[in-house]
Amino acid sequence: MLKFLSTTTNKVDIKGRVSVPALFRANIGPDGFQGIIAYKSFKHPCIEGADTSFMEQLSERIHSDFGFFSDENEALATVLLGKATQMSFDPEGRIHLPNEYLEHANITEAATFVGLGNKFQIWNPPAYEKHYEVQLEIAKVEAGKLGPIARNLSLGNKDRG
Amino acid sequence: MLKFLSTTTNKVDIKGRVSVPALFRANIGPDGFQGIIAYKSFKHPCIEGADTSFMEQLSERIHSDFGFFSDENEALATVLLGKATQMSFDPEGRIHLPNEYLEHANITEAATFVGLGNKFQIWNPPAYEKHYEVQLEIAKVEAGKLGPIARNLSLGNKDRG
DNA sequence: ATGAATATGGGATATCATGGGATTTTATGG
DNA sequence: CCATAAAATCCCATGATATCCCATATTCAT
Repeated sequence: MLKFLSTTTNKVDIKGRVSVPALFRANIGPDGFQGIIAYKSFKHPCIEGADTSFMEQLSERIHSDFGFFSDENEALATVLLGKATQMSFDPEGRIHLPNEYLEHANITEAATFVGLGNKFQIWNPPAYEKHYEVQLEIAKVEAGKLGPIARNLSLGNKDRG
Repeated sequence: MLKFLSTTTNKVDIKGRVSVPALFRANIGPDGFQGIIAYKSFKHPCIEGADTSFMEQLSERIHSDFGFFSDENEALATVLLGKATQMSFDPEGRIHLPNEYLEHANITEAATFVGLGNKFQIWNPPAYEKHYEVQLEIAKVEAGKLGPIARNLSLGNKDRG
């Protein structure tokens, strides 16, 4: 599930267009819908995006009888599927962010794309910087629960340097 | 889990390219993504690298140990997956280090690759020398607290035959 | 020593992000 | 059903950067 990795900041032009990072596009592949699925995050002032397979996965889990989702997650998934918008790539690999989305995320002249594995987020760059600091503190606490692989990453404090 | 062993120093050319040591490349194998996943060390002024399986394990742990939409899941993904970058091999087995990475590690004309088993580090060569000395001193002290097996490793105390 | 694998250098080429004019589509009012 | 403005999309151009491709040097194992 390593579709979306890394963080990039791209410009948003006067028409509301942004380039989706090439590495993200590469993992969407040449088949199927050429674009992303986006929705306004419930938790944060940011946009969340994914490819169609992520949405299909959500849909399958909701409709399966095997209870992959808790009641809360099922509610979330249902609302997401209802609110999600398809945004196609233009020939240059850009998407168009409607005003509603720009306003929700306070995005004006630039946007930061953050890869989260199976999905990604789109932030106002300074807002992302603040958000990251908070996430890092949470991650430091949680990393220990992931066993040796993540402990290995040494999320603790820097040494003299 | 001994994919990456030994220490090698290679040149970094004016374009920011470095050869990944052949022994490291050999352990990445011909299947899957031809390159490495790198991130700026959270602890040291160096770059850390691994193959995709390392990151996939991490990603799976993150997604399976926490709920699909949980705060913990998101924080870890933001910090660990958001900060990781894919770096593909060119036909000669080199990777391209972006400026952001070169600056973090103070790398200019050469880079030292240090194997650490399932991952490796990339250092500015003099910085690595200093780092190594410090690690060695810590290791000597720690070895004394361990049993005879570790003491037999003779970590540089040559005054006692 | 000798050949093979590895590392390095640099010119040519391709890709990416970006900007802007032109054209098409969509929504709205007549 | 058409006219019109607004919005979205296409198409092309540009610089910066990354990648390819081939030539050469270096290292390593036998």
